[in-house]
Amino acid sequence: MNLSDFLLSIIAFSPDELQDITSHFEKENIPKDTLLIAQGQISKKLYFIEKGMGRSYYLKEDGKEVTQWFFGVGKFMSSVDSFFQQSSSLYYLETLEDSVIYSISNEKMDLLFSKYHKMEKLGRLVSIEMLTKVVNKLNAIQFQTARERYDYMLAEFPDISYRVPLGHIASYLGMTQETLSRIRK
Amino acid sequence: MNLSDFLLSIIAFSPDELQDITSHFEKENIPKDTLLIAQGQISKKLYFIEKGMGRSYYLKEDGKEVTQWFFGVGKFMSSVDSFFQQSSSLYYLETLEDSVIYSISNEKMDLLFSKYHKMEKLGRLVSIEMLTKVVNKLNAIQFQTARERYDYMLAEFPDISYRVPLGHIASYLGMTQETLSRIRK
DNA sequence: GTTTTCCTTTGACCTAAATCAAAAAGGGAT
DNA sequence: ATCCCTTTTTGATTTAGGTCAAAGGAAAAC
Repeated sequence: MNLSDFLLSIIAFSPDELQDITSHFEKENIPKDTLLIAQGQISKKLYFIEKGMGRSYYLKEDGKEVTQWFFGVGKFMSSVDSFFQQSSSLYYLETLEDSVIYSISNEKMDLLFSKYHKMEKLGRLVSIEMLTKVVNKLNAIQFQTARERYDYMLAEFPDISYRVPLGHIASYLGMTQETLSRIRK
Repeated sequence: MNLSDFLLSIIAFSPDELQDITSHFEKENIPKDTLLIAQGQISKKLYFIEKGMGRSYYLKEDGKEVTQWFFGVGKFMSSVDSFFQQSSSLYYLETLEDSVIYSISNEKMDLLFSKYHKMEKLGRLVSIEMLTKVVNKLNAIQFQTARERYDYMLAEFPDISYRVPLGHIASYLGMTQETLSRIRK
């Protein structure tokens, strides 16, 4: 899914508006396993995934990675708090496959938000959608068993689940790789 | 904190705008333990808490309540997905104290979003703030021990934690009341 | 092809927190 | 003060899932 189609699927932008908005994004080919943001940095860019996939992860003191979110085709990818509040990121953000990505800076994004009421609305709608998804994950983690959490995962990220290493999925679901391996049988 | 002060703390509305916006809200006194939305209903209203507090909770099949969120003074309270996406609510929403609350319907809120670009921006900022808070809770639940989660709770809801029954807090933190009781010593 | 590296599975054991159950402590109402 | 009802604490036991360790498999590198 490309950027224009995605934007139009949410808000009825005019061709001119769409042209202006998309011109603020930069299209990039980013290879697999590229780090986009490191923990502690302030995220300068928001990414839209046209092709490929990414994940955000947290690095614990003991050196273990904990996947925080997966980002698939047709989604915005960022360290949300860092990008929108220009604060130091708690997470690393990386590509998991060779990807085609549209990126935009914080300044340009704010400019678009100010220029277009419709864009502001899009921002609100996308935020709410993300919010409900995070709440769903919270539910899964908070009051479901390991087995039920795996089912939630399959429903939320059907296409992603078989494309990434087991360990990434296990930590996303708040369990160990061993436990997930046993569950899958 | 009253509604006008809250709105002004986020966006510089003109006196006229502020007057128009707040006139769409209805001020109500709501007694303790009043149910505002039941599971399965579609949330018709968004609430702003001037005084008092509330919580949202999920009812499990075995009849146990699991607190999903606490809402304190100066915050918007709702079953987010239900209100903004007009879908059936997964949660109950109730007051935990006698409260003074401003409420607004979904239709009026949409009207304000359409009428004022600034209001749309406010909606986006509030959504993002909520999103980052939910992500913080997710972190606490996903990779912290019971003891650390309690500390997170004290930081996030300092004033609330000693005003509600232990069981509500325990379920909010994804642990049993017994465990929380043992931790507190 | 063979080797190296990474990823997944399996096994044995351990531990944090859940469950079950009952006692203790508060807090209103009368 | 006493009684009733709700909330919190304490104790004994169980369990889901974690940890540690090693063996298979699969895919990339040589």
